[in-house]
Amino acid sequence: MAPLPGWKVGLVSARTADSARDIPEATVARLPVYLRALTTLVDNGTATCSSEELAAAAGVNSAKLRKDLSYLGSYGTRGVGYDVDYLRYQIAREIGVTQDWPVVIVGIGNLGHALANFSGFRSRGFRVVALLDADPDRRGERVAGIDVRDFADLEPIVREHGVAIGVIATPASAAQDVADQMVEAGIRSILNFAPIVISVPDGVDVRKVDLSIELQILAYHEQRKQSEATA
Amino acid sequence: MAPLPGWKVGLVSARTADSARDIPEATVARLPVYLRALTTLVDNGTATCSSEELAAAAGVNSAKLRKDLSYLGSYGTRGVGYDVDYLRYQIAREIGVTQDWPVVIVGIGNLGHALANFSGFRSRGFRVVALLDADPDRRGERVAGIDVRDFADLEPIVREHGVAIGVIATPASAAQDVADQMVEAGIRSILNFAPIVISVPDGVDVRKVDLSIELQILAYHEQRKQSEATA
DNA sequence: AGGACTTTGTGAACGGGAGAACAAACTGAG
DNA sequence: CTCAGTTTGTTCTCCCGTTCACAAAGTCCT
Repeated sequence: MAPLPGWKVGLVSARTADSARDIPEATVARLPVYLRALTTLVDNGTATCSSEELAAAAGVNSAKLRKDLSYLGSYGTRGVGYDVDYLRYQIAREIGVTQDWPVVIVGIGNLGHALANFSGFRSRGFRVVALLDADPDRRGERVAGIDVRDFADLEPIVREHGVAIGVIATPASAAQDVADQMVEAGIRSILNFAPIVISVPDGVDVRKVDLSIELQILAYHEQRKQSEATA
Repeated sequence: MAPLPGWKVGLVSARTADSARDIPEATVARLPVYLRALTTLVDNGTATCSSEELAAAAGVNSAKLRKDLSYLGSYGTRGVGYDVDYLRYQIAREIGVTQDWPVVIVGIGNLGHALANFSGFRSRGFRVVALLDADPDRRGERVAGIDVRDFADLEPIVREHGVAIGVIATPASAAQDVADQMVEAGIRSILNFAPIVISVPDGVDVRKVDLSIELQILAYHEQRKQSEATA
């Protein structure tokens, strides 16, 4: 993930971080998708690709892809396409996954287990530095090679490792309290898997993943399909 | 979840299913959130609530909430607010969670385990009728009280239970094949947890949940916050 | 009954994102 | 060097979703 020799370093330094302002939120949400598609292409040994190919791999329109990439800068070559490895690095840098992000996971139930073992985090620069649970029975348990520790240890852990991102995988009843303490400890970005809306002060980002909501959206469309079929 | 006596059944029958056409996608995605907020209010013994209260519980603007609900019909009372139990039923019916949705989960790794044990599915009308895995070593294993069966059994299971929704929790390498076979077996709605874009024929809905993408979006904003702080 | 007050439902203005379409820029052959 | 072919970057238009603001419609108190 380090810049390779031969890359257009001049261009990189010409585009300093401050010129990367105001990338639309919709684009930011798609950049990780492009990143994954590019990684797949690299693994296949592909050196160059057109916006059409990359768009197909990412499941989007090629015009949209080009517009998204244009917010980052001009990293393609007209008449040729994009250098896969170079573009991948640029997107990774823009998102911030070239650096190491220490993460804590709170709530080591079924979901917490799955998250702790999820290899997709590690491979994208996210390092789980601690697993916390309020239940004393879980202490000492070892999950994914990490000891489960007391939730009360949150603050020193955050301070020691410089943790900026916290993951909530607790039941809904505990989520708000966990979020409050995370904020208190200095965490400013939270990924919430608990099925409840948590409120946080300004300046703290929360993203929510709700498994049952996705299924319900599918159910709605399925119901429509079925009622249309019978009509 | 059954209609209670005393509810405005007249209105319900006046608004037949076909009048519920073209609800905006953004609204559909929020209805499950409202449903959950209303369920919480019911559990607290709240009988009536204003759009302001419900919007706060759901984490949205009250004007947006009212407009969303207006797509379903006029279920509120001006000057008073909404009957919590009544509105909850109307939303549940609109989404389709008043009926029973049989679901199969394919891929019983860490995430499959967590999904199989996730109580939020069951409580919203989703019933896991089968767990499937291609790995013979997993056969006979019992997860959440359900035997893990051979992936080759997919088609008869779908036919027998009338399964319309499938969940993919396999590694990325297997996901496209699993999706193909699901479509072949008659499934028309797929929830995909594998980190890859799968392609399906027209008429099949796919929703994607990618845990690492959410973290990457947080990382982007966190990076911005940190670079602003040092500037 | 009447008037003050509350809250819904919706029309209208506004902003942002999606997609089409094209000019600019590069390659490569002759 | 020139010209045909290719692909990017960007402009323009359209559409969807959000938000404001207010009329309509109900409640409650006197």
